[in-house]
Amino acid sequence: MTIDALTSAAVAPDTKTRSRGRPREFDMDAALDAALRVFSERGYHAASISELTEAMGLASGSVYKAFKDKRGIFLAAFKRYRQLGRGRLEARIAAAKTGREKVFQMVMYYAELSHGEAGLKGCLVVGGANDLSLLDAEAAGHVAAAFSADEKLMADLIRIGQADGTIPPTLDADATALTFLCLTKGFRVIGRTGRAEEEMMAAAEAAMRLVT
Amino acid sequence: MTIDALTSAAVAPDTKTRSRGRPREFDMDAALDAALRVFSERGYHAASISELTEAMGLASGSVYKAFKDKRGIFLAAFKRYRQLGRGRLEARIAAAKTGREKVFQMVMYYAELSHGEAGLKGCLVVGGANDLSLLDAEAAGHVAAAFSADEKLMADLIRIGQADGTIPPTLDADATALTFLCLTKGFRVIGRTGRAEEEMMAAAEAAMRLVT
DNA sequence: CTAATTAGGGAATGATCATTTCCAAATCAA
DNA sequence: TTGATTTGGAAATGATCATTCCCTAATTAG
Repeated sequence: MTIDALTSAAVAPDTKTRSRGRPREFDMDAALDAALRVFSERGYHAASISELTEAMGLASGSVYKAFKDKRGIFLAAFKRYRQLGRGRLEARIAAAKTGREKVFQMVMYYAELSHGEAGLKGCLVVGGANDLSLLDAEAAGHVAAAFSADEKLMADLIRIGQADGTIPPTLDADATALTFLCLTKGFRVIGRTGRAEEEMMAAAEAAMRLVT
Repeated sequence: MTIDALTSAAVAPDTKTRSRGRPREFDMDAALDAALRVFSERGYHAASISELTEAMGLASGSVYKAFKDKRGIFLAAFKRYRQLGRGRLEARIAAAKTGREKVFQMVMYYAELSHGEAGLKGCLVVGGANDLSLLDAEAAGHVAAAFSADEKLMADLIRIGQADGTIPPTLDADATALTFLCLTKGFRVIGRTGRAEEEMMAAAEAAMRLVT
C-alpha cells in the first residue's frame, strides 16, 4: 500500500493547487506537526479539539474548514508522521554499507526515538494501534499498513545481509523481520516510561544477536 | 515494588472484612474482570462510565459507592490484571526445566496472547503506558513497576540459564532482558492489528536467537 | 424494635466535548 | 466594480461525559 492511499476523499484539502476565494493563511505542514505532537503525547481520545486548535494556532472554525472532523485531522497528521519518519529511516539505512549494518541502523533509529523526553512522547502509530484498532476500521488499516511497511523493509534488509554474507543465510528472514518489528514497536512502548539512553542502546546492541 | 502497593488509599474497598450496613451484592472480582475487559479493548479515555457500568452489571451510583472515580476503577482493574497475569506466567515458567526453556515459555506466553481475537483486545499495561504515562503520575508509576517486574523476572531467568549452561554466560543478561521486555510488549502492540498464530509463534521462535 | 450505616439504582447536575453557525475579510472570475 | 467563493474566528449548539443526589433496601449495634 502506498502512503498516498492514506488520505481518504475530503479528509484533507490539496496543499498546492491555487483555487478561488480567500487563500489559506496558515502553514498546513506546521499545523499538522503541532497536531501530531498533541495526538502522540495525549493519545487520540484525550486530545481535545481545544488542545489541538491551540497547538495549531487556529480557531476551531478554521480547523473545521480545513478538515472534515477530528478524525480527519488525525488521519492527515498520521500521513505526515509516516512520511517524515520513513524519510529519516531510509536516509539512515542508505548510509549503511552491509545488510547487517542496515538492520542495525533501523534498530538504532527506533531505539534513539525511545529514550528520554522523546521516548516519553510516544509514537503516533503505536498510539493509533492502541486507541483506534477496534473503533475505526479505516484508521486500523493505516496502522496495519505502517507496520507491514516496516516489516517488509526489515525483511528486505535481512535478505540483503544474507546475500552479502553479513547475516547467516539459514535464518528465517520473514520470521526474524516480524521479531524485529515487534521489538522496535516495543521500544516505543517502554520508552513511554522514561528510559536512559544507555539502556536502550544496550538493548539495541543485544538485539543484533537475532541476526548472528 | 510489590503488587499490594498498587492500590492507593480509598481507591477500592476491602474485599473481605465484614462491616456494618447493607452487604455488597455483586462479585468484586467479576466486576473488575468486566471493567478490565472494557479498559483493555477501548483504552482508558474511550471507556465511558456507561460502558463500564453496563459491562459490570451495575448502576453508576453503585459503582461510585465501590470506587472513588473512574480512575479508581482503572487502578483496581489494573491491579487485578497484573495479579492474574503474573500468576499464569509464573505457573508456566515453573513447569519449564532449564533456564533457556523458562525464557522460551515467557516469550511464548506473550506470543500466545498476541494473536487472533485475544491479540486484538490488547494489553491493559501497554494501553496504560499509552493512555496515561503523561497524564497520571501514579498510574504511570504502576505501569513502570509492571514493566520493571517483567524485566527483572526475565533477567533472573537468563541468569538461571547461564548457571545451568543452557544460555551463553558471555551475554549481557540485563541488556538482553530489556530486549525481551520490549519484544514481548511489542507483541501486544502488533497483536492489535490481528496476526495469525503461526506468525507470532515463528517470531517467538526466532527471538530465541537472543539467548543463543 | 430502633437507630445507624452501607449498598443499589435511577434521575439530576454541571462540565466538557465535537461540531456548526454566522459574519467579516480576502481572493478570483467577469 | 460586482458577485461568487473561500478562509478566519468567535460564539452558539447539542450531545455526552463523569459525578452527585436522593430515595429505597438490607444489614449490624444496642
